[in-house]
Amino acid sequence: MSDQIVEENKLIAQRREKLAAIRRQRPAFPNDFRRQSTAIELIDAFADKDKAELEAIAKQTTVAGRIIRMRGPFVVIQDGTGQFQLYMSNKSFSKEQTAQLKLLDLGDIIGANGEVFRTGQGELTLRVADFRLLTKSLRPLPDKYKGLTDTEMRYRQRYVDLIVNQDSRQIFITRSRIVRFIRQYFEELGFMEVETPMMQVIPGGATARPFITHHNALDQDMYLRVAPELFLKRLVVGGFEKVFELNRNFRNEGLSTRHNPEFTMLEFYQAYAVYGDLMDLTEDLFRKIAQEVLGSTQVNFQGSSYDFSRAFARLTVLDAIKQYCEVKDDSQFDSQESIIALANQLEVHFDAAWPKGKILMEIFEQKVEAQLDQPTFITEYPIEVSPLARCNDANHEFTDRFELIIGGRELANGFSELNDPEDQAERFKAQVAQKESGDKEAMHYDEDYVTALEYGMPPTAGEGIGIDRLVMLFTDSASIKDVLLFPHMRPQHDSN
RNA sequence: GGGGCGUUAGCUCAGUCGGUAGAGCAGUUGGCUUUUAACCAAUUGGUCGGGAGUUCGAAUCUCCCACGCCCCA
Repeated sequence: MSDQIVEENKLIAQRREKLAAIRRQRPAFPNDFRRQSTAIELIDAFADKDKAELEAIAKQTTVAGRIIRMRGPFVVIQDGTGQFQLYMSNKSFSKEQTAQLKLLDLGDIIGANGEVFRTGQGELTLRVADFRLLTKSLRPLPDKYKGLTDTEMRYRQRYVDLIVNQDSRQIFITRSRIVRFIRQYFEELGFMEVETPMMQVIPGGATARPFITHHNALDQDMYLRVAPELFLKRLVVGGFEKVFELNRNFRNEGLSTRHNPEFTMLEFYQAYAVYGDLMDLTEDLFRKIAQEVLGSTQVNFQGSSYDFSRAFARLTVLDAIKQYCEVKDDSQFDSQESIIALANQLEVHFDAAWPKGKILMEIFEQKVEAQLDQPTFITEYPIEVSPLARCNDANHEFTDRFELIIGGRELANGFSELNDPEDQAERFKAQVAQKESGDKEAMHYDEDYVTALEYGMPPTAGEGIGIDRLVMLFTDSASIKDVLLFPHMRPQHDSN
């Protein structure tokens, strides 16, 4: 093992030697340099000035950044705002400066001062009068042209990816803008942002397997939350009539291009609203996000094109199955037997012990969902798979619930909330029964939540929107890992 | 969980029929010094993901393992 530390790459060893030489001369990691200009500031100020105008202005300034390119006397640095070219000719440098120049490598972080000018090729450039190494980079950067393309390395060493891949950088800037916009959007509508427990004694709010952890002092197992839903609705009971939370959920399930064990969810609840109000809100929100981050309501995603200026299609679960599975006769939805027959006919995998609503949703998920490319609200979900949603007044087997599907993926899930405490107690009991018969995703009975409802929750509608998938949509990203700064990866173990 | 593909220099990639490892970039040395993937000359660099097997001989064929990507459940 110690051999590995001694056996270091030659390129790194060379840089360590340079660093050692610097250490002998002065503090090697100075922090007293102050920059006056960022790349974007200089570009904004002087992009429209020609060579002669710049000579007349003779702007003196200081800049700082990482060296990402060196071509002869031209050195390109990159700071938090962009890139800027420096002219560092040893023709105009002292012997000492020339010696310092030789110690510089790609990846080093330097500060420089000089005058802004335009080169023969027209590039805005800083003619460097003096410069200082601020941070030595000991590790070589990836290929200056191809960058870092190995997906595994890009995820594991995101910091390197962010240095060299501008498009990756842009995705996370867009992600930040989307999140900021959503906060602003809900605040303007009078919603209050809240934070509820991530560590819960009874995990609830979604059908999903939780992570288990342990509190030592209390000697108590705790769960990482699968959803904040039950706590947010307690707040509605408490009189906060419009609340939202934008935070992490944790689900103990497989990884895929659409699933990471921790993911970010927006949930919001509005008293005196119904699920249809939230569908309208969702359309408006998506339209405005598109306008904000893309400057257009036209969204291109993985070869498809969506027009968010138009209303989204609305279709019930049953109508969707009828339409996409060519079911002609409504009677096929009538009984457990007829639905099992339909599932078999469509070659859907399911467990015959499941309640019929769950088999119905299995048909939908396996045969319909992936085909729903254009934005579509699917409505009226079976009661068996919606233990927290209000029954439809006309048909008690279905709930006032919707999901938004775009590009074959679920982006949002919302419903009119179940605020009848007696009905809720029955639904929890049904979930517990399912859990006891082996369904690890079924919910626990949350007695305190029922108690809260017994105090009375106003009629309320609530919704969750998966932020990672939303960012995928607006950045045309194929994998959730592309929109997570540090996606979960299996550890690499030492192979010696 | 199942199937397919991948893993070769710091990075990006070649590697023929199984015959003993190659390029570009980066690095090093020198030249050039208003360039744009700068250029010119020379040059260093490898446990071919790990392990086992077949073979006179394995980056290459077989098996196992690890990690990643894609598809399916």
